Amino acid sequence: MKNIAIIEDDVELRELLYRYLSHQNDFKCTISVNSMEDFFSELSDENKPDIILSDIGLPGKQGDESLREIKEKLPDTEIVMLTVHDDPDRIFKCLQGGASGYLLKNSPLEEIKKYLTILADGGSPMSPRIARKVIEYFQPKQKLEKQLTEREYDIVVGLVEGLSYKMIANKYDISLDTVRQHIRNVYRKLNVNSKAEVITKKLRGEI
Amino acid sequence: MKNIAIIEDDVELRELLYRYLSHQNDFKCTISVNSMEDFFSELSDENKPDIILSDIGLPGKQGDESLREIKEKLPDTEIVMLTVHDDPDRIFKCLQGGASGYLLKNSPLEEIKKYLTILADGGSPMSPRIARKVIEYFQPKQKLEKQLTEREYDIVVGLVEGLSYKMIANKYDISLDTVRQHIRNVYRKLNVNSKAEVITKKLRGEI
DNA sequence: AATACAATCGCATGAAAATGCGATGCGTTA
DNA sequence: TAACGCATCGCATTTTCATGCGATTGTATT
Repeated sequence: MKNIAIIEDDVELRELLYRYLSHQNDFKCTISVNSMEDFFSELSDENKPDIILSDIGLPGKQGDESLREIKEKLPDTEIVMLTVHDDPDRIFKCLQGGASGYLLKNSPLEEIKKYLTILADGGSPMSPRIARKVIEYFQPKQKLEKQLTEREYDIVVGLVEGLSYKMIANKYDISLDTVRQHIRNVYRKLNVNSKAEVITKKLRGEI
Repeated sequence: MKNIAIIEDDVELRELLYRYLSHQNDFKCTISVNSMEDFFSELSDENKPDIILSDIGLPGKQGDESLREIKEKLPDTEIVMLTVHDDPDRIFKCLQGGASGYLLKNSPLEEIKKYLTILADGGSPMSPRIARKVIEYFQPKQKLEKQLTEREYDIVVGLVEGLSYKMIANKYDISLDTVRQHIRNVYRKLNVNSKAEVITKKLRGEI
């Protein structure tokens, strides 16, 4: 039996979720409020939720901005964001903030129930459309015409690992000046002029 | 009707998938091989797959290492990785390499079919357990006790943006030596000794 | 009042990085 | 064959970074 909290300002949807989940065997709705502020004031030691279903766009304090606060007070609680949008930046922000799942509001109730079961089981519920957006975040953004050669790529990897030119030279058994030359070429191709920019580009998937 | 290619060295599983998918209305298995090399040799203009189901651990060329090559030759083909493991680094590598989905081998056949349908529909199939791992990648790793101060954080952000000490000093209207001092403190707290390491840590969510 | 730490600044030094200019050999492609 | 890109190496210079040692001020905690 899991305690669920619903934070949603659309009263109709909230009531729907509340009534639906209350009639399930495995879930109990202990909190059902329409703002983050109400949630924190209703929260007590007796009704700590195992799972929070929260809208992102709330009146007052936004759902995605309260994530860290929730995580501090309730470190063991799973948070699932509800949304109508699939804006990648927002998704990313929520996941960085500590959300464990991300559902579209138009999901059927049975699906939501299934997702909550998955969550209780250690998985993460994610609508396929959301999953696609998340995956796209990982993937190389725009392919640059001037791609790096294998050797240049090696050197870039070395930079990301925090190696100095000298260490890279040793690693690949080439001279320090050769490393310098490759770096020059990388800078030219990427249109940058510092290690820092190369590392940032690489880790942001732009290389 | 979607063309499916199966690349899987476990003959039993491959045959199972092949027969199952062949009997579906919406899918047609045009290629069914046990290695990446065989896949490329069987590939022709007539049997270009819409979706590739590929094992990760293959004999010879590994599945996750061939992703870029596949994406070059078949840019419009969706690639779904099959795996028994849920190793985060491997998952991350595949998604960066261009995979659109990631399924555990022990998924029921009906579920695999459902996932493929989702994929054809523009979503991304992802086992809940995998989704959890992916999400964990976004989230702050281990909270460090010695957190950075606001100013130190400013300086770190500057470094990530590729600014030199001098530029950071100008940006925040402090002296070059003060920037140096903050950098010293950051290095001590993070236990590193180069710009590169700080940037890497920051972009990997470890700060 | 004492301790701790954040934020600021200065001087100095050796190491590393960024860049300019040069070069050779080896493939591929026009 | 000529042109091009890749990988390799060398020397020199300027800038930036990393680090050592020192300092003052203010704020918060004990």
